[in-house]
Amino acid sequence: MKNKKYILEMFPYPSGSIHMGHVRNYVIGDIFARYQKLKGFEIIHPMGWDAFGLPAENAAIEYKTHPHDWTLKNIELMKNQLSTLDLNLDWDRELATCDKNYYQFQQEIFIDFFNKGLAYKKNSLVNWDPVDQTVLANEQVIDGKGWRTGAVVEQKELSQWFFKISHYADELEESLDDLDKWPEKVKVMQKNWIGKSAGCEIVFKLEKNDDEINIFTTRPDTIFGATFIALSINHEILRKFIDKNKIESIKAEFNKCDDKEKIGYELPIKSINPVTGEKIPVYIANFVLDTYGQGAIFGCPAHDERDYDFAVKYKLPIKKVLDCSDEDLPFTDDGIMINSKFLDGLKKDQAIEEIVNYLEKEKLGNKKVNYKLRDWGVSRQRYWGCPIPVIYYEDGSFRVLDKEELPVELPYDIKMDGKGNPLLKESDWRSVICSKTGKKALRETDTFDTFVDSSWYFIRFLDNKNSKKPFDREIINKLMPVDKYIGGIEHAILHLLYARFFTKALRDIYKLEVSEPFKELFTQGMITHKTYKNGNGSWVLPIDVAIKNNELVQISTNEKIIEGPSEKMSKSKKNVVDPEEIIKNYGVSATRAFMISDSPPDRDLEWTDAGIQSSKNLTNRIERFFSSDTNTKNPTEDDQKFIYKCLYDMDNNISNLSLNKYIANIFTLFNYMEKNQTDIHNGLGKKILICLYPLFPSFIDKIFTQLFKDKIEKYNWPEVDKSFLKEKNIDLPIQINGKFVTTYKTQIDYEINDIYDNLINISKVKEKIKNKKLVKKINVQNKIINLIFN
RNA sequence: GCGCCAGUGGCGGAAUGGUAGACGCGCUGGUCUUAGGAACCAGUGGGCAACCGUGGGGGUUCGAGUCCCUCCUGGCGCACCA
Repeated sequence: MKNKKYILEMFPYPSGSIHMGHVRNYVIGDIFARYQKLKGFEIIHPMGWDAFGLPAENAAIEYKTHPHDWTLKNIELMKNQLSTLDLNLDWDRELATCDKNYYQFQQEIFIDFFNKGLAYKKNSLVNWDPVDQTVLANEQVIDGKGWRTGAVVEQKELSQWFFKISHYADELEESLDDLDKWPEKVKVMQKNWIGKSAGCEIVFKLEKNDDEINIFTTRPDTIFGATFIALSINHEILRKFIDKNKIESIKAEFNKCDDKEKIGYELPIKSINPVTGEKIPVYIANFVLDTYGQGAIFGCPAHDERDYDFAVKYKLPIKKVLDCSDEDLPFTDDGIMINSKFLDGLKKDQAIEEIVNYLEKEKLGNKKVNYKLRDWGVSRQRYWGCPIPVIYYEDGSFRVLDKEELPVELPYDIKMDGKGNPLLKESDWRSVICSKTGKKALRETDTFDTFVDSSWYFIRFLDNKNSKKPFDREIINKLMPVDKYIGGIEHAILHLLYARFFTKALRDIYKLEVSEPFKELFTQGMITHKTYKNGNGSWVLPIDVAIKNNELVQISTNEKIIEGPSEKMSKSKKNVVDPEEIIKNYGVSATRAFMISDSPPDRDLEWTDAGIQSSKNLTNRIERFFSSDTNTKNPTEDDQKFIYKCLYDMDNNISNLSLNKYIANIFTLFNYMEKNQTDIHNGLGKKILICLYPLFPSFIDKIFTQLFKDKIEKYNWPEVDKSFLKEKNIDLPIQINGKFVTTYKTQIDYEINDIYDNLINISKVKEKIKNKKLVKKINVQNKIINLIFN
């Protein structure tokens, strides 16, 4: 569709009530969508529910309800709340990820992924959140802690389902460059996360043994300076040289020591430097990451800080291969190679090229690109999620179900006792007879990470009623991508990376023409609020705080309140205001207006009483103006110019999402019209109302209907004739020697030589140029004149 | 440590390299009234002035908040990534 605009805000988790962050997100999107509609576009603006997830299970246990009932009730509640925000949403596209009509197709996609090798099962060390009792993806572990619970994540060896996001690592990183309408910041974060680095893999042989260790490096040029090898504690080859208990005790020692301290354990084996033939020691070292490269490094202490620290501590030889003085060690810059045979005299880049050629020729190594990004673990040991359509036979083998066997429905009758995954105990649901083999089998009890649900919802929106397949490719090709995606920066990596991966995978499986889901990304700022604490140090709700005798006091207890800094609104710090209350007290128009006042939408907005009050005053003024009978002056040409200029600015400001400036334009407009008592019972009045409509839809609609006995929806955004805005007379700024002195009234398109004599006779100018000679006249036509005197 | 972004009145913030501070909040004085979450009018960067002012210091330019270099401060992200 040529004229379509797919505008989308990140869909909410149905927690039961919307918060101010939602309000800001959806109001920004709504203003933009309504504006685009007035501009003549066909708008796709859907809304749905990210409805699977842990809070439903926790609530079910706490309140003795069922996750399904709890979630559906919340959806209803939140839908009602959203309806009070005057949002123009395509409710006929609504979907909830917990709905069988959604997740059965997710199961279908999984089957496709599996058949394409994009989904696989693997036994590996995974992140285990002991509080939520589930596995977490790498992206969900922040500083070693679970992203939701804050609990220290443990490493557990489990057999888990993975999506092969690494298959797209290269494309995910490269096509970031095409996303020119994404915030640079988000792209940088994704780039860092993917962590592409070009280098090579070198094979180190072990002495008296046929074993080999593969080592990835970006600095093969320093190979002649390699004086040891270090392995991660989880490296497989260790088991050959020391027993399991020893490994465990070393691991425990590693865990105990300070993060930055480097410690190692020397193995009873030597390795051979493949280019020098020297025997070098092999260590287990705590600073070697098992999740990067092959979990093994060669140490070149002279030219790497970490290796240097380690070598000093364990008195290992430090061999220079780049020319530098001893004081500069470790020397990590570019330089001239020494002690490196055929590399001597070369600079770093040349040396790398040479050595890689050599290694490849001698079959000692290969060029290799390495990524930090690892495959996405999607198994979750939780009930309230999309079941993974797999069965296990008694012999331990498994079969991914056929599409015809779908959906695997989540059973409703379960016991939520808070101990383990309830699906494990549902033997009726779990035990099946395989329809293909007739063998007894058990269902997979893990469910998908809920980020899987949100990785394709924007596609399903476009064909949400399709009961045969996930989507119709023709429709998707016509309507994707999302033209504008609006949401919080907190999803910079997780959701946005997964959604990009899914889009590419679906493209390859279903022959879609779209490679990137979100053409333009807008990350809105958070809403902050002052924090309050009482004498006990407990947080106090803003609504419970008042000013008495110039002091803040808690209303309920009359205690003194200590005001803290403004921080992101959060339930835990109680610095929240309830949208429902605000709308009740100030009305939806003022609430919408405040969401875009005071700060640009991509920056944080501080919630203040004065701020929302100011927005309320604005809506009062607008209402008063349109209902007053004293505004009767026919707009002059100057009036019209001024007003059209405001409308013109609004146009630009909304299209750039500079919505704080859009509000400023509205103030400027009404300041002017009130002063001039401009009559607006005419075409101009209609245009003004249309330009206010995206912000105040129902309020302006009412005024429009009353004033013009007409329907505002029939109209388009007014096009302003730019040539009409051009002023005939201007106040031209005059500078002497680059400094502003005065302005000079003149017609546009003046000839500088015609007005020059007048200029130098202005008294302020005359003063400045006394006893000086003209050097140069600089005229920027209709902008400024700068006269240089000496 | 590395990377990115930002620093402008009392505050939030405006300024395609061309009159810094639009607009709003707050504040000061005044008007009016069936005292309100009002409304209206005037003023509001500093300084009596000449002038001085966009974190500090350099530079480019006729002209710099804007571009370049450097330093300082704050925020965010990454952080033993071989």
